[in-house]
Amino acid sequence: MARTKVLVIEDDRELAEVLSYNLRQAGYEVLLARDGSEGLAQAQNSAPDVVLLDLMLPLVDGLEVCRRLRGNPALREMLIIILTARAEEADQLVGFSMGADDYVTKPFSVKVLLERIKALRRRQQSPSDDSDMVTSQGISIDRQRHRAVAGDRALELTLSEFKLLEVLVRQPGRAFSRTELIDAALGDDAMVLERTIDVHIRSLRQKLGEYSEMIETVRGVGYRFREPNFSTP
Amino acid sequence: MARTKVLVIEDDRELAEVLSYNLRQAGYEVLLARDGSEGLAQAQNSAPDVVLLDLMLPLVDGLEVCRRLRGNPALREMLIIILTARAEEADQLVGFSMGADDYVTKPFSVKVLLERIKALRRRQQSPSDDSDMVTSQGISIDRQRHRAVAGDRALELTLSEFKLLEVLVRQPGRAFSRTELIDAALGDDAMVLERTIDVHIRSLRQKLGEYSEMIETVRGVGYRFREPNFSTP
DNA sequence: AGATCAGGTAAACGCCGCGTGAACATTTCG
DNA sequence: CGAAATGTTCACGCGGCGTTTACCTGATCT
Repeated sequence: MARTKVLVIEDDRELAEVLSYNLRQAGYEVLLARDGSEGLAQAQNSAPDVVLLDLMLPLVDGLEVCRRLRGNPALREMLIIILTARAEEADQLVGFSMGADDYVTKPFSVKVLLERIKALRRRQQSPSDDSDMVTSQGISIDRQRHRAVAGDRALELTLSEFKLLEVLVRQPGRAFSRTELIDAALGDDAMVLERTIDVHIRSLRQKLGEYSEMIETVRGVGYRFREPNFSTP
Repeated sequence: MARTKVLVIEDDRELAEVLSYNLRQAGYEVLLARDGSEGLAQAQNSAPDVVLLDLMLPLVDGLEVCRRLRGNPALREMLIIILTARAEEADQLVGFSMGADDYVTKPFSVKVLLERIKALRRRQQSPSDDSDMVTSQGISIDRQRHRAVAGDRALELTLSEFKLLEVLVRQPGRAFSRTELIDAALGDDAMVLERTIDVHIRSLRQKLGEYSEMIETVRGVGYRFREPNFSTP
């Protein structure tokens, strides 16, 4: 997956610096905006994954920013975390009703903030994430570059193998019937015997090497990509 | 979707009452547990969507509860919100690292808590989340992943065993004749002796281990999955 | 208590699903 | 056009799964 992009909308220069530094340290890509309208523009331009939003902003109020962001369908998936000095309960309620995902009152610990981001992000990762990169269990697939990697080794896959692996990795744990795999990977109109899938799976497993066990056989059903936290002795 | 189920694990009787009342008012279905082990048991039995978890609990510590809940593959979608009197930063960090989704310090406003739940739930709803999972009495079945779990242990079932268990768990308390089970689980056209079901039931019970009693024999009729709140001494 | 019947248990066996290697067909590319 | 790579089909063998069979255990009724 590409690096997580965080947009910080904060007019307090010093706080912005602190946040920016710590976020970068934590491996995030950071964008800064000093007021509401700049923040809205940046958000639309660069589609960040997370927005840290101060409520007291010049030009455009923070809540208004929040509302406008949520109103943009293209930014639906974005996380919005409100930062504010006001601990009033009423403010929090308004914030949430505007579609904020979290509400943190100043002063706050940067570490805790980072953990909150992480917790929210973990939730956010949905199977139908149709971004161009998919990673699971040490295997990643880059649709744009048409590249697949197992561990630190690049895989040389044929087109069918690539598509097949992609379908499986996109939804780890989900079991696919051979017919589903044919439709999804080779095209709905591919008139092909089901056993064809077996053969592709076979060559895939060969090329996966030590990662071959990541593709599990579900007897009587089809195949499945191994999902985390499942012990299969 | 069915109503959202919230499990409150809290030993303070009064607070539990307040939460319960407000949650019900807000349209949630509420379950209560007064200590950690009861909480774990309830969670496994009824697979709630959200868990409100006090940290200071008798018998089993809240953090331990959190860790165990996250370790259960059948409960991965569940939201965990920690409630605590301790506002220490270190606690929060530990909480998040245990997989909690949010961390709320007492005293807190119930309204704000409700909004937090709503915000998290909104995030949680993934578009392609039609994984029809069924859970009852600590046994859950995931048709999409083709996986079954008893308590916190994954079951390795054959296809017939899986289908059979699914039929039973889908309607706890309902008694099925052997013929019905053959039709429903093995296909209407399966020409098979009724005793075949007995054999599958047997291996199922073996694999279920301590949960074997969940499949009840109805003499002269067939089999039945145990129904909640029916004490059979 | 004994007869009778329903369900539990263990083992035997045949078939089917899957893996595998190779042959055949198709596309790509020099 | 020929060669190499890719995709598909076929044939075979193994192992596991489902079914049957036979026998045992325990419940129910008179």
